[in-house]
Amino acid sequence: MERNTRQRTAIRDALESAARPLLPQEVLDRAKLAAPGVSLATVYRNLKSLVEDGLARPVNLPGESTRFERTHAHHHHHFQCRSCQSVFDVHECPGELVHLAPPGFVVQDHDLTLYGYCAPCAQSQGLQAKLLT
Amino acid sequence: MERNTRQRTAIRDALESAARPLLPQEVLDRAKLAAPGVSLATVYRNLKSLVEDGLARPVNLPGESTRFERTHAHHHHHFQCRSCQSVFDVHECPGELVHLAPPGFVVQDHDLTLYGYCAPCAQSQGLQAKLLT
DNA sequence: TTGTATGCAAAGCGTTTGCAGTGAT
DNA sequence: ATCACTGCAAACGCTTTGCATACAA
Repeated sequence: MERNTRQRTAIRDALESAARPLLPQEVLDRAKLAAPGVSLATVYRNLKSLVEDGLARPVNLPGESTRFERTHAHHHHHFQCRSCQSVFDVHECPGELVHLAPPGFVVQDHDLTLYGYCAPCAQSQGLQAKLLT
Repeated sequence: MERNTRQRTAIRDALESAARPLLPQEVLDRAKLAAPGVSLATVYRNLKSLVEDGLARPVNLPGESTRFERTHAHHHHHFQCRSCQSVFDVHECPGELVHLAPPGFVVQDHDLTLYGYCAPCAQSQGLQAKLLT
């Protein structure tokens, strides 16, 4: 049976209260506020069990280490800012991706990551919303 | 100045003759055929310089370690088979992704990865080309 | 009391780097 | 003869795991 420890609660709350996917180290930093002394190993173990229970989801961005977010009901993607490195949710999806693969290939799923500048960074750098692909 | 060593040639040829992005270990395996004794460290060093020279490109799939492919002229994406784990090029692109991001965000670039079964694996497992997103 | 969860430290794994020796120019 | 390149092994950063202890049930 699963037990409700101070650490587990702190870790779950850290994900719950975050508006964006967190790195394990970020989860640790936040969990320490409620459970001082919690270890990184415990964070990893709990993230793993949260994922297994469907309460959290791993977010793998190309070339980055795995982040975690609380499970959202809907299909979505991510946007990473090239200035502040933060990751944001993107709720739209282009869809119709099945036809992109070569004939005979079975497409089940996809990951899409957008790169550029988030609104705050774009503004502070005086960037226009250039329309590149 | 850069020197043409047996190892460098073998590594470049390994990428050149591959039809898909290779893991560093796969590059090593192939390079060893032409340059026995070549080390993994040398593979990494040469991959790095090939990327700097624009002759190779890193391919980062979510949750996978970095693969490398010879530089293609055109924009493309990748498909990973859930059965054999191989990665294939997908030459189509949905485009029009700029509009997916929230207002104020500047979208410069994107990565798209499709998942499913490649034609050989789908056939050997009797899968139909189901039309899931 | 029982046994899961935890903290610590060590081990893994992929990648990078320091160093002395090798070899292309 | 230079000095960039190489192989080896150690170092690294992130993640996982073994083990004895702590604590929820």
